[in-house]
Amino acid sequence: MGRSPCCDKAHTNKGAWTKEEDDRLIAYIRAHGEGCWRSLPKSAGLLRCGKSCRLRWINYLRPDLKRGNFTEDEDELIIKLHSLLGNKWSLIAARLPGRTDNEIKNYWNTHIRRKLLNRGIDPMTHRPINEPQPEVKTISFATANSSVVDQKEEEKAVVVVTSSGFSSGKERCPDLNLELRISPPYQTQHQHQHQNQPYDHQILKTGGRNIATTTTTLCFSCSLGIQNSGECSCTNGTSSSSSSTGYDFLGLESGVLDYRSLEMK
DNA sequence: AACGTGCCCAACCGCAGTTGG
DNA sequence: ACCAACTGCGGTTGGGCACGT
Repeated sequence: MGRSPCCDKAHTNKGAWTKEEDDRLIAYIRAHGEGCWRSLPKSAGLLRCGKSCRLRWINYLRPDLKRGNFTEDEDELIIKLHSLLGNKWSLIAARLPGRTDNEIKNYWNTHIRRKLLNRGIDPMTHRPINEPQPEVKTISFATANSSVVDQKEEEKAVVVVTSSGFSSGKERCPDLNLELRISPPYQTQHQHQHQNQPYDHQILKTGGRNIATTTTTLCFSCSLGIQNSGECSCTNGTSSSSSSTGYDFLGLESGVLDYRSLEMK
């Protein structure tokens, strides 16, 4: 039994949006706010699927969207964020005000990938293309009599551990990434000292529901759950500022970026 | 001018995660 | 605990456009 379709496809428009549809959607969201995407098309008098409305609003109609070309700074920020986050476009977009995940994804695939390749850097691993592949240790749970095991099932039972870098996507068990953890702010055993970035009680919105959270100040690396990475600029509260390393990671020290924007939309 | 090719990007699709009944 | 509904995400597609021949 499959999931029921999100909408009645026989009675919904597809393809490019018209000006009138845009106007209806904008007017409805201005009046009622975002959310309830499934019922929105009917309420707004649109012959569109709710997902389509949401996408149109988020990627194109939202008033806070930044239009125009990406700057060199944005390019470099995207590259750095991608090296940390991989293809987590929504997380990357959260660090680029006014940019959408779709926009960044497209930009990555059309511009930055090529740019990195021209630099001789593998856009997936962020390593030099001619550098030897990191050692891969494979732990197989396949039985000795694996000849009877379906190949696909066997592949599911393989854990790939890389010493560093991202999974290439072609590795076996690509959905298991032991290198990177995206986790809620972690601070109980780890003091964070960015006093110039006060962080307070926040409301997170997920799935249209509000969740109250209490958070504290932390650096970007730690916010990503990679406290022990070399990028962490707040370890033990004794580390000197990132400027001491000559590396203002992602502009945090300069206060250009605000951790708050990383919160879930 | 006509055609072919490649690029860009808006939109779609399918799946995963979350929530509430 | 289970399941359906809903939302959000990432990968992919395809129409339109620019450019070269």
